[in-house]
Amino acid sequence: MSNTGSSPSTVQSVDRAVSILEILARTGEAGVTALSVEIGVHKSTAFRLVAALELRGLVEQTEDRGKYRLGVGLLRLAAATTARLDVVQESRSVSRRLALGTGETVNVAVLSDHAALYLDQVAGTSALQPHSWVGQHNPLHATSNGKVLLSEMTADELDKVLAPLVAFTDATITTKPRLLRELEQVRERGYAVAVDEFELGLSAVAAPIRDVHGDVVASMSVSGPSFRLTPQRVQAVLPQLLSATAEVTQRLGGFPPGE
Amino acid sequence: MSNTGSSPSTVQSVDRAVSILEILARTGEAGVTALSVEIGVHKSTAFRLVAALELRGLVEQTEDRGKYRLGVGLLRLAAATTARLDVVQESRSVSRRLALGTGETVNVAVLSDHAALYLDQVAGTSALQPHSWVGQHNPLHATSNGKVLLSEMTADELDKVLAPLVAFTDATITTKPRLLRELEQVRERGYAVAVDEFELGLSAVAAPIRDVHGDVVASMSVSGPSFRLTPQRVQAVLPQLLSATAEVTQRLGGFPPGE
DNA sequence: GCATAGCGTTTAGTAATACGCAACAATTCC
DNA sequence: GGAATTGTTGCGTATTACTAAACGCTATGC
Repeated sequence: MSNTGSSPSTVQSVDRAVSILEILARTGEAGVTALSVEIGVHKSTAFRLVAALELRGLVEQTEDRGKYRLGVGLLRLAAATTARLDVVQESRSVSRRLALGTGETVNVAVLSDHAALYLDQVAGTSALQPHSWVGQHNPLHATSNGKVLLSEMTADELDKVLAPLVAFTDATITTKPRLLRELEQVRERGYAVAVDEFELGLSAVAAPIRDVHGDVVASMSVSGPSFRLTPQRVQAVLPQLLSATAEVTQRLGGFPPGE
Repeated sequence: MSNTGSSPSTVQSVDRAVSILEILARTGEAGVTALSVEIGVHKSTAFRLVAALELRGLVEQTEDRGKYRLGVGLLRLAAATTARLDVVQESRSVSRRLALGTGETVNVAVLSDHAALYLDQVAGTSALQPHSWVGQHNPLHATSNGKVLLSEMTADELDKVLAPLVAFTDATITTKPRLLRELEQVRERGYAVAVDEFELGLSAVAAPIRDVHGDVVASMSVSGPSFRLTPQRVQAVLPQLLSATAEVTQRLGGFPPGE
């Protein structure tokens, strides 16, 4: 019994079974032999494990006497997981921490009907508080959250969701080419900035929240008065924001950052 | 060793671990004690099993010293499952475009175990989002997707896959002759509609996705609240849906439409 | 065309494994 | 405050799951 103390209490077979599931998730398909060498057990052991998983529908074999792959039983289990996963619920504690860390207001928005729908807001610690944006539909082309939500769309998709590029201030982006260039930058950098583009004196920086497919499902922003949220301040806030969105993404089942 | 030959080869701990996952999927949350009585083992055994699952992210506990629920690790496994399925891979971008174009929710389903298994979903752009159906097994006779999947079956095949025609609402088709007439219509028209047949207030229209042999391998649907997805609206959405299914069919190597 | 090598599968037999028991903290409910 | 929950942890045993070797089978080599 040379359990090297790394993890005192675990069930070996279950651990190995999960390893098999993860290998199948990574490779798509694998045979018993390949699985056995990867987890370092005998062929027959690997077979028993996949057989146990197969009986419960978590894996299935391509044909009789064939390789194995993940089964639809997993979908059923995952469905129960997604039912409870909610962007607002999972982001709330993270938003609060971010608001405390930066002192500024944090918002979470999703795409809805040609606009950015604000789902949640945590006020910053400073004296002048913005009114609540929750429930509001704000223009996609003039807000940092909106740009994030647009950033990974195809040209077709953009055409469908984009409302006319109304000017709210002199800084608002009102031409399609300029917007496309801006979205390109957002995609490259992984965040969007908006300074005085929707309201004079209001600045914000936003970053995407992704689901398990890697798709952008929501956007989280830090916003405040432009005199306080200067470009330098935005750069200082950015790491905290990106770490926050990464955490929410992970909670929603999305990839860990940097993949 | 009185294994009564019911299931000759399986790994007990793995089987129990899967049982735990299924219980959690069904109940949402459960404590170690409740789990132990349900699968008929000692508390400590159940604890070790969930601990093993927790180490791999398949379950997570609500707080320290709290109950357990399914974890996001399952989502990654499930995403890998669908990613390997050609239908999902080829349909995803098309679904997204359709969802944006119509503003309603798009689903892709296949036949699995006497039910319509929902493989993919893209939420519509409206504010009130439906819960995800992915992974769910829904009745064939009460959903538009189900009717499409049934539509080109022979009488023999129908007998094999049809579950009892349970009524979910007053509008549910519960007699075989009526269902057969409905399927005949679906075959003629090339699409299926379901209004309040599964859930009150829920409407959907679906069309088939075919493989290279011309067989129906999947179904794509547009669904939304009945007050919004009126019969006129369904007719308006239909061309987009049919164009979407035609495109996926073509990507899968199936015939172009109308051949 | 036969032999070989590889696959997934099945069978025995053993020892390591995971189980049940009981005691432990920490809540919660009387 | 105590009684009865809860989740958690050592401990010793025997049940369990592992290694090993043999089995059909397919495909590939010479």
